[in-house]
Amino acid sequence: MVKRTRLDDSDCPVARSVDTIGDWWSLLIVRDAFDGSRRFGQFQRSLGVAKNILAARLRALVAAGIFEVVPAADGSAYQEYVLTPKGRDLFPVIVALRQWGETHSFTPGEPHSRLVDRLTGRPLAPLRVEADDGRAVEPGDTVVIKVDRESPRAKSG
Amino acid sequence: MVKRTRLDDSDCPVARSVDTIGDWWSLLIVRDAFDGSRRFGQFQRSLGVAKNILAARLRALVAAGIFEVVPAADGSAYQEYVLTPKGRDLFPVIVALRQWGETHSFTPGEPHSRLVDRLTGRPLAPLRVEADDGRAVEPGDTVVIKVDRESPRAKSG
DNA sequence: GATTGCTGGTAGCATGTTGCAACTAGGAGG
DNA sequence: CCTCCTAGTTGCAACATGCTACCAGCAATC
Repeated sequence: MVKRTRLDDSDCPVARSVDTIGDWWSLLIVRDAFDGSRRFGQFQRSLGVAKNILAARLRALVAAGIFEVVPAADGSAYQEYVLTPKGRDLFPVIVALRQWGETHSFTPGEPHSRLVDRLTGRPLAPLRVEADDGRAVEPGDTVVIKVDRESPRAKSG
Repeated sequence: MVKRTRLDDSDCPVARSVDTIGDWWSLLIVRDAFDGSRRFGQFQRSLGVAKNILAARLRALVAAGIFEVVPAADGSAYQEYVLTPKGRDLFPVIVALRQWGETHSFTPGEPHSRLVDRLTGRPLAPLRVEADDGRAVEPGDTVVIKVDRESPRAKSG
């Protein structure tokens, strides 16, 4: 690329999200954070990523407000990377990717990791896209509109 | 990179998903497909992506079973790219990214596109991660386990 | 308190990937 | 038949990624 084509000025939220976290490692770093990783070395060993890449990604994720740097919890002079609320809000994204991968990228019976409810040990329910009244919504039931100026309340009912 | 670090043999479904669709353009192509794009030129104009990149991405997405190539619906001799069921299953991923982007990547009142229920014109409900009994689940309520050999029924359930 | 080891990074280099532009091949329309 | 449109492919330049080596600060040990 002459310049990786910035998408951060697109008016599509998907494009901006992809621009922020749409590279190979960022989502996996976030996934590891959900899984308990906090220290540079934890991410590095868990992901097997080169340290310069990890350092660059963490810097970008901190700059994007997804992680924040805090003093280490164990009293040492090191620092840790913890998810901000914005970062924690990526949980549905990770779960969606995980469920899609479980369904379509593994043969039945193939070993894989699984995200389960800590209380029951059972897998989570499949994510369900719903209208605001709870009806299940499929791709064809939706339409993309352009909101030129956010109106305080929905205009069409 | 010496070689973009394949993740397709990871035992984590998130990693495999990211390996398949985790580049800058694939998810946006899928998003456009949900939005009605079917032809090469439609994707190209809508995304502003270089044609060689688009061609490579579409090829990869077809190879991954996310798109399939079909004869054009308008009777012309050209072909079209339509989502397979596997591709349509990415809907929650797109919705999750869209909702995250709407929440965190736009200032209030900033113009943006929005995905709404075709029937009511109202935005969709926020995605909710739930346990299999319907309880809302947050990141801390979950744990990642390793499934070495898929058992036909849950063992601790 | 100097040395050794660990943690957390940076620097240099080779290579892969992206992107732009130019070019090509076949279909559509007049 | 000539021209434009669609759907790509190819070549080159720039940037990103990955590996390895290197470096700085903390920690524990002697």
